[in-house]
Amino acid sequence: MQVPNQLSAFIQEGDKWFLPSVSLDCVILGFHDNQLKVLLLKLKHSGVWALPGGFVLKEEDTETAAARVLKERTGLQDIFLQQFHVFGAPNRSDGSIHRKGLLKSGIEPSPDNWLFQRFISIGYYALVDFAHVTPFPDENSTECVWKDIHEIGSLMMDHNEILNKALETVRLQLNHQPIGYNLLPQKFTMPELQTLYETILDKQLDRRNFHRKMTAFGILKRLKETRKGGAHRAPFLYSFDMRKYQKALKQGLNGGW
Amino acid sequence: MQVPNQLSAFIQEGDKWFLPSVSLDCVILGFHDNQLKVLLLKLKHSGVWALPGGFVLKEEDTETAAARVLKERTGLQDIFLQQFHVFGAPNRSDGSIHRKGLLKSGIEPSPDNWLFQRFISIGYYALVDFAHVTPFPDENSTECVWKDIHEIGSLMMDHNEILNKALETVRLQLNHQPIGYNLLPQKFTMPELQTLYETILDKQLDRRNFHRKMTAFGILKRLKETRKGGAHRAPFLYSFDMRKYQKALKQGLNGGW
DNA sequence: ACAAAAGTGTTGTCGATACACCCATGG
DNA sequence: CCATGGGTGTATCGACAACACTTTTGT
Repeated sequence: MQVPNQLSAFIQEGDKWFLPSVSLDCVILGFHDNQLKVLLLKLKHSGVWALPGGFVLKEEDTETAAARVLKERTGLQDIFLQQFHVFGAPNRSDGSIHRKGLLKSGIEPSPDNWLFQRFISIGYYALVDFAHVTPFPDENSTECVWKDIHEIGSLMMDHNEILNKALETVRLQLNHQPIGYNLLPQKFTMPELQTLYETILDKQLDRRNFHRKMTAFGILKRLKETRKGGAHRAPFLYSFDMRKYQKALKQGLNGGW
Repeated sequence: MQVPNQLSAFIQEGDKWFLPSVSLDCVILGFHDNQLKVLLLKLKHSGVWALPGGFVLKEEDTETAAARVLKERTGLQDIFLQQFHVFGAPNRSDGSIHRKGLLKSGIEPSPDNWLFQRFISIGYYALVDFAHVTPFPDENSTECVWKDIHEIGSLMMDHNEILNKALETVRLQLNHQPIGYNLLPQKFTMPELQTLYETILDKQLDRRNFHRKMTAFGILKRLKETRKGGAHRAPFLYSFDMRKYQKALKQGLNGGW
């Protein structure tokens, strides 16, 4: 069975293709300009900002559904993607938001339309290499852009809560998941890695101790190249030694920063 | 609207009360005889062992639904309960199990009965004081008993996977959640606490270092009493200082054992 | 009295922190 | 040439692991 790419068909009879009651939202994180960023959509008509989300096809794995959403918004495949929480409050989804938007676009759905039902939402977070992403808005949004984590206003429904829970999860998993590997380009400098850690942990770290500790893990390979072009001394480039990284993560990168 | 306690009504028209596509399973953990135990149900007819589970009422929070299941099986309320993962594989729920059971009990549901649909399942784990639990089987099971974590055979559907994921989560959260507080009775001995840690971590710990480290956290109060009755020297009883415990957990009980 | 379990103390090692100096680069 | 940021070294302190002896209690 083929899913229609027509918006009206999706609205009128989405329940033919999608699992009822279940939705998902993706917190897509990137790192750029020494800032942690999240990908947001600006919804048509309401102008509200929201996390990219979607529904699960009737025969589709929830993980696959999240990967599908991620691909549609970023063009990326085979990305680090992880569920972190289910949001199951009975009043969290708000049909009236959809209703207003639909009315403004000239579609009048019946009151028992599937979109007005209650949805629980599975939260996924994705860690992507900022430089590889081309943000695409979906049919329901006018913009799809990166926003600095520190400059997020009020989001749709409970999406602020979802975002915060994602960030908290990333912080807790920093020593157990290859966070750095996924957020940074293949080659990066030690100060960049440090800033990433500082941003996620929301804490200043000592430059020298950070360097020593990181190298002590044995998960980095220092390259012969340096990053030219910046003012001042050119820093060395590094890349991750994935085999050792994975091995180290199994026990957790020790210590609590 | 009242939910029927008649099994047949539940089977025939459960979809009137419950959210479609969503189920939940509870990994209820207790500690007794220096063993970590999980509460399991033995299903009627099939005789298969399964985790206690249930469905979410149409206007019910998923957390509340899990608490309801927990109360029905154990009699306990206000218990530490936490979601840990969603199991969303399209083939994970297996209608044929329900079908066989129903047929054996003389009920012939229609092929499009709601129970035969696909369900994703939200996994919750609960930590309970073993001594306070009175296990109750549900209408669909003949037994509800504690099983040692190390003596679990093959469970229904993907319930082995769910249980393992729960145990893994408990291990990871040991330093961030009041695991000990919830699994032990109010008064406990240091060796009991240590055995609990050893069981969860599946690792032997040094008695003296454990004692020192635990007391260093400042989260324990040593009582004047000792546990009489056992052979050999009577150990002191302790209880948790919850205020300090909570405070300490916010930063994580440091160090990775 | 003896075995088995519980309480407590000491030491060496390693990792974490704090801190200072040298090097490279662009303006 | 100097301001700025990047690379590296050292001393101190505290945490943790390894280890031994004493105390209590039931048999």
